[in-house]
Amino acid sequence: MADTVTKDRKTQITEAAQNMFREKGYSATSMRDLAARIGIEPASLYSHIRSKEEILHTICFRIAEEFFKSIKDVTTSTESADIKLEKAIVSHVEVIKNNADAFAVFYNDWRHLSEPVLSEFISARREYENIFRGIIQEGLEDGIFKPMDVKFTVLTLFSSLNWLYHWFKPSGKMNPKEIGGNLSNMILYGMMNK
Amino acid sequence: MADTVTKDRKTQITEAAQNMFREKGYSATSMRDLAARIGIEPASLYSHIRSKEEILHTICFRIAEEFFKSIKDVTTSTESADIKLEKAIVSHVEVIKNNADAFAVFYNDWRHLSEPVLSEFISARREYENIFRGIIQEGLEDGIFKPMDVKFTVLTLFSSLNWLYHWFKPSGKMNPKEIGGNLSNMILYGMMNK
DNA sequence: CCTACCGATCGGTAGG
DNA sequence: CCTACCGATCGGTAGG
Repeated sequence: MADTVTKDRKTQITEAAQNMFREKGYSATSMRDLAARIGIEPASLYSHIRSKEEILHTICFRIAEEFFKSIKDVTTSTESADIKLEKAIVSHVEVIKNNADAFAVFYNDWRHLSEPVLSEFISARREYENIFRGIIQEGLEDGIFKPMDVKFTVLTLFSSLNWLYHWFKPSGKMNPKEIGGNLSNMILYGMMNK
Repeated sequence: MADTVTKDRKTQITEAAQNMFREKGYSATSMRDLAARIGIEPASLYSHIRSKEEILHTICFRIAEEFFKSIKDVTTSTESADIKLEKAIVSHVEVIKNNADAFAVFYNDWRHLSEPVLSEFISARREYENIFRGIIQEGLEDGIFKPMDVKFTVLTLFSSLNWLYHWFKPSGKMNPKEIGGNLSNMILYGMMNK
């Protein structure tokens, strides 16, 4: 019981931070706010974390990792590009759904990371985007997709996926498979040759 | 010459703020940073503005106004829903293109507005979104668009429009009509019946 | 538009 | 995990 019910302090700090950063933004959330939410003194936070930015770092890179993990099956698959793309979209939506608060922080506050971590973050994100670029490129070469600008399309695709965190409430029972399916349908229809 | 070359201080402050808020976010930009950029003492800012939030207020509501102005022709038009939607999209993209910095602030930092202005902002935004909802609803009833969830579709639509500010550089000569056309093509193709 | 300055709050440390 | 506290910085005002 202890293990599942009593979260360790560090987890507790991170989860409270995810929620507060999402609500007010990283810069506008103070360590005092955060400590108060947890019910300890501000200075006590530093027994568990090194700095405010470390929390942001933890959140951003954990989500990045989730994205890579979730898309792994797709990258090794040999299916056609449209099927792969749909699967990649559903995976992406699933990560957002399962980490709505953390994703919001990842999405909105990553720029408050400082170097060298910032560059690391940016290149991880680019790497992830490249997986999608690759799928689209492949579909283009196979003639499955109409001619289009890949970079532009990928960014449009992500932008229509990434707002979804507004939609998912922790209590919500919306189905990522359904939403991802609808979304990729809406997108693929405009992208499929015929 | 004086009128066009020498901007009054208030304009200068607002423009510098748009750029800095966009770059670092509203909360992370200090009035001292802002004053330094302009080359005056921090206290001197207050001869021209009442508060930091007033600047944010000015930016956000000016952009809101631009959006309403730009879509006016569309709302009074009697064309079919798909044509109206495309025009609305192009107008929207045009506003973003002509106000990239200010739009970024409008889009990312509106939540730092405080009441009662915050509620006013939210309802203005809803009103604008309702114009798009209306067009889609109409196209739905006319059978031009496939059956779909209007609210979901409008949000997806906006999300794929609103990331465009990352794209537009002040020096850039990208054509909003082209981009808006492409985008609405990509979207409409998935939305048109057949 | 400046000098001088306010009280509040910031992230964080020392030392226990 | 707390008390006590640091220097830095915040938005903003008084008064000229």
